[in-house]
Amino acid sequence: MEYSFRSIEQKWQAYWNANGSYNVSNDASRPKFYVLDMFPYPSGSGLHVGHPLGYIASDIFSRHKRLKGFNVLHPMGYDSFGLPAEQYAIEHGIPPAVSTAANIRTFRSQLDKIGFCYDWEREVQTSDPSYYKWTQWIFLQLFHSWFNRQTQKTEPLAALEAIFEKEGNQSHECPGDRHIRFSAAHWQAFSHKEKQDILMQYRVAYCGYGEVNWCEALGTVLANDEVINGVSERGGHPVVRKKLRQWYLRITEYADRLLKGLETVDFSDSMKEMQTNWIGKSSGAEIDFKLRSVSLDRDVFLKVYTTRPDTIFGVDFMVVAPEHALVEAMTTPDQQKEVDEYLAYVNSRSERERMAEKKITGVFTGAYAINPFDGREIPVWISEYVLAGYGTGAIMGVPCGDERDHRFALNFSIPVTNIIGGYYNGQDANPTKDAMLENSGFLNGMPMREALEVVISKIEEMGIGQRRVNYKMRDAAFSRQRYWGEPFPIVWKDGVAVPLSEEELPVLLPHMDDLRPGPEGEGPLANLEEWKNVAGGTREVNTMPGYAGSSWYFLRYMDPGNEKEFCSREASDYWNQVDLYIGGTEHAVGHLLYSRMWTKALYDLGKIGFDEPFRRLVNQGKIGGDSRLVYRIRGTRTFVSAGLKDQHQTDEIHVDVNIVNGFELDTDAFKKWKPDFAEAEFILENGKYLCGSRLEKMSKRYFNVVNPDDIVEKYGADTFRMYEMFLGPVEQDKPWDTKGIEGVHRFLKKVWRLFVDEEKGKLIVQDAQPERAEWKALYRMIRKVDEDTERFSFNTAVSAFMIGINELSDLKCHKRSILEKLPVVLAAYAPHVAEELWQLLGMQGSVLDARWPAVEEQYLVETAKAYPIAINGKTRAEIEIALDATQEQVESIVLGDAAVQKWLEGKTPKKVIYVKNKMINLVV
RNA sequence: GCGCAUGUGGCGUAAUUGGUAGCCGCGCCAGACUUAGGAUCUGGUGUCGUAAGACGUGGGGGUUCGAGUCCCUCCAUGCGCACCA
Repeated sequence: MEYSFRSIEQKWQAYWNANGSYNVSNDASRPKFYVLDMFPYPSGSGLHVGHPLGYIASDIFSRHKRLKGFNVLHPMGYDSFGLPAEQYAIEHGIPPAVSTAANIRTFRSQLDKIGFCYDWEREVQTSDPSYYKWTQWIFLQLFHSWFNRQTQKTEPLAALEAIFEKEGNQSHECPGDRHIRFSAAHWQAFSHKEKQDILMQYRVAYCGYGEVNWCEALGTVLANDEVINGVSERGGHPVVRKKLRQWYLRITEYADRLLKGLETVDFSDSMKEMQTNWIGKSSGAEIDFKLRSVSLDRDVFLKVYTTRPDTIFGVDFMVVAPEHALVEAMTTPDQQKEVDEYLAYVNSRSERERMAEKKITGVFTGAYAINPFDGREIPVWISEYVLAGYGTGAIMGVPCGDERDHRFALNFSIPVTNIIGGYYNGQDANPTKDAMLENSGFLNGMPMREALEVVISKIEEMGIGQRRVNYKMRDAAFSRQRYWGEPFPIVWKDGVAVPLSEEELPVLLPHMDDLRPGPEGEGPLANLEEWKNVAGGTREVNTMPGYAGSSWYFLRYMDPGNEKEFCSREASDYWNQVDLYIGGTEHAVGHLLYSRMWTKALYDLGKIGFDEPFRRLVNQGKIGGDSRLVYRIRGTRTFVSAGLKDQHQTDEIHVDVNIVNGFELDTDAFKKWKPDFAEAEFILENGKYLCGSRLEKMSKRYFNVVNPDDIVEKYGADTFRMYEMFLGPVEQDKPWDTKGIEGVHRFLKKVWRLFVDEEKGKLIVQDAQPERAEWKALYRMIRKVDEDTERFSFNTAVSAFMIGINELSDLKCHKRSILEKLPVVLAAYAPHVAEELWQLLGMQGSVLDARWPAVEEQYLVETAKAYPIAINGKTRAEIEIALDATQEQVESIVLGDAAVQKWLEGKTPKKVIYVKNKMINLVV
């Protein structure tokens, strides 16, 4: 009766399934714990061994909490809308709904083999109408809301309309366009359409024209976080700026809330840092400079944004973005030709080129700005390094204090004014805030930090500017010109977006066979006239982006079958925040920010009772692939072993890791691998063909993908689970190496042999009373596993298991009172074998319903310790001394010791340092 | 360039607070049992040295009775941001 993991695992997976062992109820009488994995996008390639790392960690944690008496919610689902399924449909003619369903089946079967404790009755799929009905519903809540800056809260739009009736918008600046100002009388006089257009500028979910990231190859708009270095995150296609009518989420209004909320959650520093950077809050001032140009016949002011108003006397030039509104008006006739040429040059360059080569370019407009404090005339330049979309699209150039400004001044021979004295060396700009100002008029001799405030007050007093906070974050583009996403619950009537009522939801995504884009940059739905045209208007033909469904899925798990609400308040009050969220860092600024914003909006509107969704976030590391390489001598079909490759000119070829044992290539398998290699010949070293290796992403194209199914088949799910944990800290990136798995597998066999005599094929459980050493080994293990699991140190917990089982094996312990605690302790890590052992011991029911064993402290108390005795910090001896010994007792014992005396060579120690339970150090 | 991590045996790693560096596992070496071993078990395994011992946590410096752990500095790797005024 050996450890036959295959039949054991099948048996218990069937049992759990049949008994609904993992179904959890909203049982408010028990303390809850909510453990969530970032749900996967069901891609066509299925899972590789890297994907389950976080799932295993969360599964262990869930099971652990369950054993500790918590009612644990641990659900799983699929983020099943998205671009790849649509691309796949276009390329292979398989409808997204069909390929997605097939992919989900693959995922499910892979997940099931690993023995996760998901409550599948709560599964959600974002592409399911019963789910996206509520995504559309939340969209409507956001559409019907505005963000009140005074209360810093999302509020119903109806309240804003009432305010407009009474007092216009004087106390609520328009977030869409701050130049929109109107009185109550104006408001009352506006037409329906005019009112709707203004309200649109306030809505949290709004439609507007804006520069968007347009990806021609994908035929759609992308959010900022979906664009990496000027190309699309998916597919790496070029992305250009384009002005289009788009839906947006007014996430910028939530910037401060999102920043503050970070203080209340337990995310890693780097995660918080990434979000903080993305939000990019900076505070400074906007300052108006009067312009002087022969082209201007009236007073025109150039508004710049600066974080350093204290350096205003150091301004030697102004720079505006090429797209700046004043460029045309202020350019003087004699500079016109040069400016036109420069603008043409800028237009010819893609976003990518602009970012890739950081050349210093620019052109003088011929206009001057007047420094309001000393009347200096400052030349106004145009340069592409100033971005139209940030601040005011215009900056004041202070070369002595800003590196880019300094390079610009040098490049165009603009004289540099030094306002920071010795802090500026004439070579490099110095962005210090510590200097005392010089050459700075009324600020002379003032520390910069102080001047900052003084200047802001002064310009506000003079009415030429004001304090201003800016964010790098832009409003999030919320529409996609795609098919495979949630349709908007919006019908356009006479240019007004009319929301559907809740009764009309869901707006079903119609079936389409041909997913070609529609006319004028519209999505495929635009081609479906019979769907698009409704009484009195046309449906919105864009669909929502991938992050729509994932922004609230954690709420749906709490109340998945609810047909009347997205989630009942009762359910969300009980389950509350996600206590532990495990997922990758790639969602740092996308999904996490959006779901945090949605949570805040729903909270403000009273739909849920908490305003941060995730109490604690743990980022699992990525498991990389360990690729294997072979070397073909150029122009031949001869392959040379890695150690000899330098003697030839070779080309490196990735080889399937599954036909390599360690580094040794299975040459026969290699010949059969691809027809190209059937005639391969080999130059061996020591009779073997050795491959090279490289750590890189686990990916099909490197042939280094390891499928968890294969590992589970060979070693079992319990081994696989423990091995993934044993690999190292969960948060760390690491390469996959199948070899080490043997050790964990041996460990489980060793556990098995504590219970079962494999030769005789029977249980060897004895009823005798355990010795103290046996209890001690057991309880030490239990305590360590408990502590380590609680602090997500799963690798050391596995190690603690090994130590404990090694000790019990060495003690030949087969005693029932010890053994009956083992399955419980093991249940979170190796749930299948734990169930089997539990049953072998004759226990009733499932080990899942057992309770974590209490540690009996009496077996862990020590009375003495073998102290290391160091002399001048070097360990020289070891003496067993009672733990309650006093300093005097210790000194006399130690000084009386022969070995110590030998090392002291007759000298008397100046000092005896005795740290209880740690060590003893003699200073000579 | 800026920010955040991380550097420990041949390899993955351990050392919750400054207190015996190298736990656990892989690999390797030797042995046992075997017709056989890619099974199992036992012992060994940081480096140098026959030994006593010395050295040893990326390099250099410092604080301390004592540093992998704290401080300074440099180097390397990974990740994030990157004309954000």
